[in-house]
Amino acid sequence: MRMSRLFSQTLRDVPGEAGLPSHQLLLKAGLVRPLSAGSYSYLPLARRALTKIEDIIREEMDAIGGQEITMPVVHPASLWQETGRWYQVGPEMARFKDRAERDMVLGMTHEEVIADLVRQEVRSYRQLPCLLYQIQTKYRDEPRARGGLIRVREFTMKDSYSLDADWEGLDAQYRAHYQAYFNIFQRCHLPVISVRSDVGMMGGQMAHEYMYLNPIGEDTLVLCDGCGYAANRQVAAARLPAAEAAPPLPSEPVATPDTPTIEALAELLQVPTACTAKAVFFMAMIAGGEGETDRERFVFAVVRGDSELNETKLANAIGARDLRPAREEEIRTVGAEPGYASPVGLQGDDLLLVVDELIPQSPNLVAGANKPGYHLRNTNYGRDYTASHVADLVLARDGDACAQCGGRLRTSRGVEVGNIFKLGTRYTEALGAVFLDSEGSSKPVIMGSYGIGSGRLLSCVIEEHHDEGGIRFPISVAPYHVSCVALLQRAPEVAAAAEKLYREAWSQGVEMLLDDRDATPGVKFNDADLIGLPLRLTLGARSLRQGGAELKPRDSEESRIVPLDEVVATLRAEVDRLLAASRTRVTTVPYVA
RNA sequence: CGGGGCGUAGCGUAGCCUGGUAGCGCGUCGGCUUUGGGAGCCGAAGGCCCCCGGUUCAAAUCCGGGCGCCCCGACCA
Repeated sequence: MRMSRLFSQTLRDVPGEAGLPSHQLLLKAGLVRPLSAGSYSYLPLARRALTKIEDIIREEMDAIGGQEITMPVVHPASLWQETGRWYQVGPEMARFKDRAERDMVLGMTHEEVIADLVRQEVRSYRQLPCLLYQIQTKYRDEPRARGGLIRVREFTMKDSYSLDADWEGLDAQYRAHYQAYFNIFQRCHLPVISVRSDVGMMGGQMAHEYMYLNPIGEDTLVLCDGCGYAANRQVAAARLPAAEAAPPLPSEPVATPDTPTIEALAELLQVPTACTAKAVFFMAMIAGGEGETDRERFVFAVVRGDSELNETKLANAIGARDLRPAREEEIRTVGAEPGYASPVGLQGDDLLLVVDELIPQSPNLVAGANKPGYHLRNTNYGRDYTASHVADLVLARDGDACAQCGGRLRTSRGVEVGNIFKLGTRYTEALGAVFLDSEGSSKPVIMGSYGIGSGRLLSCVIEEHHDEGGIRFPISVAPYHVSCVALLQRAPEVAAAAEKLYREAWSQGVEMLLDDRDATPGVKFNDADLIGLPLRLTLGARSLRQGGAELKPRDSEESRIVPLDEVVATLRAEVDRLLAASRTRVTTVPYVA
């Protein structure tokens, strides 16, 4: 491509809306342009980079047996009604009616369509295992788009779906993805870690997320340097100090004026916060079964005073699809007193009492008395009250002890660039996607689903690889291999030489972006740095006098003069060297369940 | 959906408080000069000052409503 013809224009000033470096550079270097909040047009440079990324993804998917397909973006609502997600998923799914007034959805993921394909195509265990994937547009009506391409409404995703006859097969395909994803990110020069994650609306048994560690990330991760434990904070486990065993003492009320917080209470009574019970209240939407309507229930959750509640864990423990903080009047209707609430003596049919697993092991806790200004000493789980659910509800915090090894946990922020889910039979059972096994009995196909957002991956690569001057594209992702800065002025022979090199380069597979514009050297050098191709070739009167063209890598200050008749061979060798080095980045990563 | 900020030429912005001629820089177009790190001079084009309504002799400016964008939070396969 000749820059005089390139549709993208670089900007001198960055639009004020851009905050993150990657967002600024995507705009400034002319890779993307916004259409509205969270939707972008990808201009030629971005399109080429995305194609490189997608081709890497294709290679790795094909290498584990994937077959590429394309499924529709618009789905009939009936399919989503069959699996129930029509009712479970909130407004992030875009819905509309077609001309016949039929409900339709814009696909935000494709489990339903895959399961529908499976029920049409798969008859026998002989057709399994199978792996299908597509690279295609997804639409999610995000409540808040942000960060340029980090979080958008419309995006391109590689989504793959594994189909198996048995759980061992699912495990094998899951593990294959686990490594293939590392290969993909490594080949894109993006450092990532895998963490255990919540299954969220996907359902299923197990999930990992691939995280690019960076403060711009929207997820908080909990990491242990001691044993390598890594989890999204939504599911992370921590080991809190066990309570000392003690015989249960008789419970007694105690006057505790002005102590609506655990800290004030512990201070007044001179007890550690670990000897208190903390109550938190929610209204939970519990999804109804088929034909049933959803039911809103009051949730009274209890954690030890020295811990914080993890809402994701709570929602999972009770099977809630939505949690919101309860209002004061709702708290009072179950007989509880905000600030002095007690799990002892609650009433109400729709009440769910949920306690953290440390509560039954912690004797003689101070809890509220459901009376303003009073608490109860020596409440004991089992004697004074029992819960409908006992589960780990604790939010892991920086500095807590690792549940696996006791080491010190630390937290870090990360951007989720990929995820893998063991789905099981949730969708195939709902849609009747069954096969006949070797004994002739009918069984639902076992599924996994696996996603990578290519646009988010591109912006993370730029976030990771840039400097004050602009982007520093890794060779594997770069839209072109080399920028040729042709300083045409005062040297007619430069134009001719540049044109000849340009043709030869492309004939040898060297992707050259030729800056043939009528612009000053400063403009051309700055744009070359901004766009950030891995190699820069400068051709001007000065370099010709020195015997050829100047070759300089984007990430180095070292340059050298290459004779004109060796330039293309040198570029070809240099590109091959960089590509080879890029491939050696791929290493096997131990699977951590 | 809560909190905050911002909408003025393609981009960056001044003017708004205290109502009265829309201004600057960059970019764009033409001309001459210049040419290895965002050149100089001369000339030109380009504005529903986000929209609707109100106050006023007069609104970019004040008031009300709406929309859009950004940031923080809630949310997020």
